Amino acid sequence: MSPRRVTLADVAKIAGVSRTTASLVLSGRGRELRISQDVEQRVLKAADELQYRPNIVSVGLRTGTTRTIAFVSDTVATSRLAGDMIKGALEAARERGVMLFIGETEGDPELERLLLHAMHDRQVDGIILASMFTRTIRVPKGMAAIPAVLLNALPKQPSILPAVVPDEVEAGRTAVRVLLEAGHRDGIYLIGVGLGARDMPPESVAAVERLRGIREALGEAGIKPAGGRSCPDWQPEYGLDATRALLETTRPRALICFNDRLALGAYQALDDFGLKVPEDVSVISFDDHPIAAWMRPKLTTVALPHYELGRRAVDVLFEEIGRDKADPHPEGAVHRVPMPVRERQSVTPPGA
Amino acid sequence: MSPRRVTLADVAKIAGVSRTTASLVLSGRGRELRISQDVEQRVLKAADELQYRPNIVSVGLRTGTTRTIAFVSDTVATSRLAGDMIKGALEAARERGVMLFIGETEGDPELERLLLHAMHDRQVDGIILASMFTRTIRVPKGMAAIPAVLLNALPKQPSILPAVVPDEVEAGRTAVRVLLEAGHRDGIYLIGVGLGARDMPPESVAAVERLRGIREALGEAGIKPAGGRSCPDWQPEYGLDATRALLETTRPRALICFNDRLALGAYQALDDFGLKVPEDVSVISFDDHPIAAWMRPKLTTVALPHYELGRRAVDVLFEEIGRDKADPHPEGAVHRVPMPVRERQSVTPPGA
DNA sequence: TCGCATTGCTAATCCGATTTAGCAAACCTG
DNA sequence: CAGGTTTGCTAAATCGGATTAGCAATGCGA
Repeated sequence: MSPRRVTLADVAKIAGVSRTTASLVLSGRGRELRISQDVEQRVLKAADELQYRPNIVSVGLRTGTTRTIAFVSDTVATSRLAGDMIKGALEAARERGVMLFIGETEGDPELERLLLHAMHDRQVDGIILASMFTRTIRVPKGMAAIPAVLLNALPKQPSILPAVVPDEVEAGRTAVRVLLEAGHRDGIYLIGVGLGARDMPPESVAAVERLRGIREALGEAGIKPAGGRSCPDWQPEYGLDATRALLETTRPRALICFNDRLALGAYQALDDFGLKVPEDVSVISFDDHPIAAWMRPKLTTVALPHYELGRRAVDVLFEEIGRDKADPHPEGAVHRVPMPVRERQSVTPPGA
Repeated sequence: MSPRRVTLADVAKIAGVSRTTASLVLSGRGRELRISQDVEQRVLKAADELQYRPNIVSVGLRTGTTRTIAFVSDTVATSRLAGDMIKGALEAARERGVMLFIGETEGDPELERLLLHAMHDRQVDGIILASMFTRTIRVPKGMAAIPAVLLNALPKQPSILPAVVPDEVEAGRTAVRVLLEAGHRDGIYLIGVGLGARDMPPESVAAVERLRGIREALGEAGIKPAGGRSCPDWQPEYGLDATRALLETTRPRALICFNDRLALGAYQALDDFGLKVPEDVSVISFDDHPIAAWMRPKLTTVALPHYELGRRAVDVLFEEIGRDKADPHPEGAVHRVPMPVRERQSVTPPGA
């Protein structure tokens, strides 16, 4: 027997004015439309006493704006890593008084279609299309009908949609900089990608861009990577295999692992060969996966800024929403979010 | 310049009928209201051609039902563990064609109030109030206005709200059963809670109930735990300390760690003392935290069924929604979800 | 052939707000 | 003091559906 919600009509009746007047006052347009102080006060008082809150569904129907955005991802909501992305989006949304719908497509285009329809049907003000790991995606058609942003993804074909992605190239440079600053110049090996252009997952933006950053930064210091080992998948066991294979032929001074799981395998291989991190071999990695802080010694790694990515996506989305439709806007801009390094214990000067 | 959405009026016009008729046909009530086959076909055809989809905002305003539920948690969305809870809820919701709002209160009652208001304002059909770890919570007032379910939480005061929680008592029994089946009877120690009633976080449902299950199951086998060490917090370092302290005085045959992080510390302490898992000491734990599968040897643990919890919460919520208001319903039922054991490599027969 | 029931459909209202158009009273102005 | 402005507020339309009440045409029995 829930008491009926208080409506604008109730407020108007108590205040002894019309619904129009009440609406005007409560939307702050009372002044500009010359509502008297007296009436204004009465309406405000009534609204306060009745604890009036506008029904957003109704407002949505009338104005078309629901103060609601959609966060549609392949599977982001469930992975711890990327859960932070949601958190960032959530907080940025809350600051704007906006609610967040979430949906997971599980990579299924049909599901994605249904989900986007469902969001449309609910008149969301905007859509964030997120990917669990950075990659290029085919933008579903019909995305142009509503403001939208790609998160952790780049459009496969040119698109007007803006994108928010981690700055992987700069991350590669950062990893190198950390090693350089520690004094490393020789015996720097890569685990995860080979030095040839082959053997690199082309869909993986991370692989390509991290490598580019690494090459550039090393090049600027007049250095080349001493070698690299590709891995079929960036999982610990492959990191283990690749590092073992490497250690059978040489003694590296530093390892740049392309992600933390590879680093976990690398640690193990180094241990098998009786090599200590970081005294014998420094290790730097990417992602800042939770295990990085569990590892011993704690892993120095260039972090994927998930939280910040989520926030930025919302910021950019609201720029889109606020943009004048007529505004001639360039093709979807790519916003790159810096990847901060988490300096821990796995890098030390060579021979320290 | 997005083309205006197709409305029911458009369909009606194309089909050459009134909006009423179109509505009747499309809501499946055409038959019962004697709409002719001919007209029915015309409406269906028009709707199909125009790709008509009803505007849920409008339906929401008229009927009061938005096919939308809220998932409000303290911080569940961001922790990997509990992210699975969302996933479960998400999938169960999708199967019903329902969308999920998410919100995080960060444990702030004021934020929680605002969030619940915002959900009300959007006319959600129901609310799931979730906690990141199992505990008792004070049910915010105003929760009775809308169907709601407590997830991973029990009401501090008696409440009409149903609750969905993991079956921790049974989990305790399960842990014991695994050890018993492996042949353990002696030297079973507890890491995380002492044997006395003191030193146990009383808010932690897990601690109390797991211990109860353990005691019961051991008791039924005529056994008592050989000892136990409480920890100020269930973190690896305390698990390490507690286990070290234990090992200084005795040699356990099996450890029941109250969660996986404690087990991580215990592993380390055992290693420090030159004891091997599981040959020298079997270890069983709770939670199935991601690290459990990373540990070596892989940790046998009784899993928190996050995914299933999320699903159940939605199921129970829809029972609430479907329940006739007049239906005299008992006080909020507590639904206990079984905690399955993940048998891995850390338990073996004693002396194996 | 009149009266009543049935068939098949539609007009009008409602949900709860916003917004447009407009009205009555007070106020100027020449 | 007629005619135009300004002031201060409200009636009515609108958003897109669901729902209630009702109407015209046909069928049927007497």
